[in-house]
Amino acid sequence: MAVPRWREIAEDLRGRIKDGEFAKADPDQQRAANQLPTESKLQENYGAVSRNTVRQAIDHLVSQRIVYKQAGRGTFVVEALQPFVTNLTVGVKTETVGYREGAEREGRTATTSEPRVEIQAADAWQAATLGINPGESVVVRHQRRFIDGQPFSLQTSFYPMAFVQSGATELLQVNDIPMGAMAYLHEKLGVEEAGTVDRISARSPNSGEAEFFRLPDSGAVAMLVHRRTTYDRDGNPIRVTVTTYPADRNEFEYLTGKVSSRPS
Amino acid sequence: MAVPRWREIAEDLRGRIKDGEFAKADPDQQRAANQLPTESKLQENYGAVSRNTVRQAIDHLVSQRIVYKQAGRGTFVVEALQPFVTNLTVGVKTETVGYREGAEREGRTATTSEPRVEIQAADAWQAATLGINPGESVVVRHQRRFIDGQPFSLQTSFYPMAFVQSGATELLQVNDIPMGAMAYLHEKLGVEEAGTVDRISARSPNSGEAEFFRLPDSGAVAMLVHRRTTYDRDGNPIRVTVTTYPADRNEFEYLTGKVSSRPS
DNA sequence: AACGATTTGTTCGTATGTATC
DNA sequence: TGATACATACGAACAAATCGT
Repeated sequence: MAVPRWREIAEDLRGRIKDGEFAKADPDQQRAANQLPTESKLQENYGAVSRNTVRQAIDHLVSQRIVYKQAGRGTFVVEALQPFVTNLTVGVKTETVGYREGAEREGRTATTSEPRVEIQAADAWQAATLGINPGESVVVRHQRRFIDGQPFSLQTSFYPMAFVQSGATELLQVNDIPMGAMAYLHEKLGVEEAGTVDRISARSPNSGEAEFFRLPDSGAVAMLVHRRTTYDRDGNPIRVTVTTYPADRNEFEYLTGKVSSRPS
Repeated sequence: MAVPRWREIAEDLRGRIKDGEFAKADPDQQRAANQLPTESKLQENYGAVSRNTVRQAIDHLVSQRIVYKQAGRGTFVVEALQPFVTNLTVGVKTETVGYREGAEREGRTATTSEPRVEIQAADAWQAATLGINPGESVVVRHQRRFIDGQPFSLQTSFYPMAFVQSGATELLQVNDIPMGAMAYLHEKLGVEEAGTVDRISARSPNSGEAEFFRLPDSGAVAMLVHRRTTYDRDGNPIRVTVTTYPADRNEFEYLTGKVSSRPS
């Protein structure tokens, strides 16, 4: 038993899926378009194997986002989603405005929840990235973003509390800052954005993300994580923004030089 | 049975792991550092539940990269890897040189395999991104990259065959182009890089990637995918490069303005 | 090098619950 | 409401990997 039976079955099914065997409906077999045979049919199909073994094979394909299952309905091939491309190039527009315009350019409607504003004691990571001491106060602004009513991304921004104490009290307002937070800080305090550092990573969704984005809890869909730290002319951090996107329907884009965005 | 037993067990274990219960060795229980109790111990622990139920709970944690299992040894908590940060900012250095210097800055050694060079008929995607017709020839250069001997990334570059026909025959050489391919094309043909478009996405590893990076085939580790298209002054594509990295130990970085890379 | 103990992996069978149509 | 299909759960046996003796 060098290679387990469930793996043989999984590989065979993967091949049959790739060959498009389940792409179209099959009225003879009472199979809807895109649907795999039922577990009991597969049991016969693969020589009176146990149902548990078939299920293990299918679960393997589920974990790789090749198929998904729905209790009472059946097992279906995952259809690739048209990715929404977020342009992260630092440029004329603030990132929030850019996100809205990017959506509208494709004829979609972007909305955001009212921000949830909190004051937190900085943990080690917040302190290190904001250049303050752990335990100092941090303004946390959290927003949920939607496109065409569908959950799109979760964004959390961190500002040192010192800005509020210096008079930038709008940071605590529980609604959008229309001109953008950076423009507001510039106007109010003369704080000027001089550069940014972006970090991009991917990880499994946490439970809050899985719920908001309605992701399967199997961990099959990863989250893309975009962290942007904005610095002033003296190299001091002004803000840290962390935005998470489900990786099955999102891509990031950066432009350099004289180019325009292209399909890919 | 609103919430299944295996999920209760999985959640409980997740909490115990987070609380560090298994962080240190426990000689009384013959448990190595980082190791979870054995399946049979957990069976007793959770009230004479079936071993299969315990296994389902653990498999759930495996799919979320919280633990990993090794046959004959046990189940262990995943330790976060120190991420290697790849700076993708388009700047003075070519990307290949930047990768090498980034590694050396951290006292690590970067190596690459000899390139595998192929001529392929362009598929739909290659044709679209390179601005040629499907079926036309494409030069494909593929390299495996290592850091300290560990597999680090897989890179594949695509060039229109027209460059070779115009005299840039080095593109077909089965070894590195020391000055960098872009500099070579500039010197040989006067082709000049005027801009780039980067796309970043994440997906499950394919079988080749899983083997090369020695990833668990459970799909728990995602791949970060970086696609860079380089354009000349007329907006024509010169090259498309696709590089994949395992997401559990890699991050990307983009710098803008006057900043320097910082820990994060 | 061989063996036995331990631990996870594979596979079977069976019964019952829950979701969908 | 019944039929269908996936989900949960139990029990059991043997295989294969690992490790210490």
